[in-house]
Amino acid sequence: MNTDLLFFCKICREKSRGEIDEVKCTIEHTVKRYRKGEYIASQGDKVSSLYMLTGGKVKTEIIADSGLTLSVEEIAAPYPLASAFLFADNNRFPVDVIALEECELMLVSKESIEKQLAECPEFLRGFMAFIANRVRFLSERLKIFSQRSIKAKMAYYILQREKNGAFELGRSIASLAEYFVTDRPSLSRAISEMARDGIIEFESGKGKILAYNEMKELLG
Amino acid sequence: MNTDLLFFCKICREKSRGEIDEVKCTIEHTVKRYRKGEYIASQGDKVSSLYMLTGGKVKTEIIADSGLTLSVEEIAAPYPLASAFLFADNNRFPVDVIALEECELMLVSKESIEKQLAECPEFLRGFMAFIANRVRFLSERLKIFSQRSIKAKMAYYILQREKNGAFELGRSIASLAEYFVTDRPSLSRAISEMARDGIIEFESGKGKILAYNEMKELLG
DNA sequence: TTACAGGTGTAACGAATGTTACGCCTGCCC
DNA sequence: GGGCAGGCGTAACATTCGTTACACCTGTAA
Repeated sequence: MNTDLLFFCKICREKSRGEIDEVKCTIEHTVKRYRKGEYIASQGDKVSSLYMLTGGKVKTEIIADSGLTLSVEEIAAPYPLASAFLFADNNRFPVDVIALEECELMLVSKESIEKQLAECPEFLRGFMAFIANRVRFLSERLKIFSQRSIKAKMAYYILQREKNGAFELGRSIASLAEYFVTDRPSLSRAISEMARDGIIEFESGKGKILAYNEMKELLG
Repeated sequence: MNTDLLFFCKICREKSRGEIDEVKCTIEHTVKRYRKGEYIASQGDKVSSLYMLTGGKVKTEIIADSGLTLSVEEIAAPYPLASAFLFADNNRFPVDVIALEECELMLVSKESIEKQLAECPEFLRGFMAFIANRVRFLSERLKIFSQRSIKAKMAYYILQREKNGAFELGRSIASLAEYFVTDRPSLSRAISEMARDGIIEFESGKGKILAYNEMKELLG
């Protein structure tokens, strides 16, 4: 039994290998290995097992019929691939999954996962927490995107973390620009203009809100 | 036992009330009613129960410390409120929830939900499917947004549904513009320009891809 | 027929953003 | 000190987008 695989189960993660043997968190699974460049899954493949990446790194790509690559994302172990899709109505991989290096995958059938969810409360909580946190992350991201202009995104971001009129970015301007899917100079300019217009005060990561009303007008 | 409440359990949804009484999908719950304008939950409240909206309509609002409303969304029964947050690490309401009319809520404790998930396989599948579908929807939305320009969004959207070089929008240009969070004339112009430049052919909802390479250059 | 609503194409202008290039600081290493 | 990399501000110009306004078409109801 590979303890690395028990990604979802806090009890299993926090106990020693010896202790785990006494816990009933045992999951039927098979292990597969892939070499660099191999396809682990292809877009459209049915997801009938949980694909737990337990070693190595993979990239995901969306390929249209025409063969154009649309987008790429890297995922490192340990991480479950397409864990949400296992239970979705359209349970197919939305992307191609390709090994970037020697990889180890743990495959667990949907039935085994359901069994484990029913039998091990900690596994259930771990699994639910993982998906729930993903929903939370995606929702938050989407709310930012639904603000059209950079200043609106910025205003939204600030208002979410203000405390008595003061706020901290909590990250560099460069990374915030990336978070907004814009460019650093554009964000920098937006902040400068908000400061010039007396809406905020800002210096080295910290700031204050000076004009709530104008802040409000920036939002969608 | 209110059958409307068994949103997540297909067995319960598909059987008659008489049959359901024989099924073991019984969930401990309490019912609450709210009048128009009442707060059902406030931002920051701990989510320790599932809030199943079983009657009426609510709106959700994000309010910053300063009191500015950030965004609004309407939800109609039957629908679970913040179902993902129940299991998230930061299990707090991200928004205020306000009754838009006479509302009925079914509250089920996290413990009861966990018990039900463990005991009733159909409930487990239904609950997981709901959250999984939400992840899928949000992911898809986010991929569109991560394409910067309107043409890039359009190219992405087309490539996702092309078949042998042909595609159908599947919806009106106006609604697609809304989906992209842009304006109708802007999208209309983008499509016109793509056609003018010989990248696609398009008329009344259907089209063909003429230049794959230029299509590729539009993507992020 | 007329009137009207809904969906669409298009033009024109101003506003917002992308892009590139440059300079300033700070901290770190040699 | 000198050199260098990273994070940042800023300017200037090109591109894209938002906005408004208008015209056209279709189907439908009066």
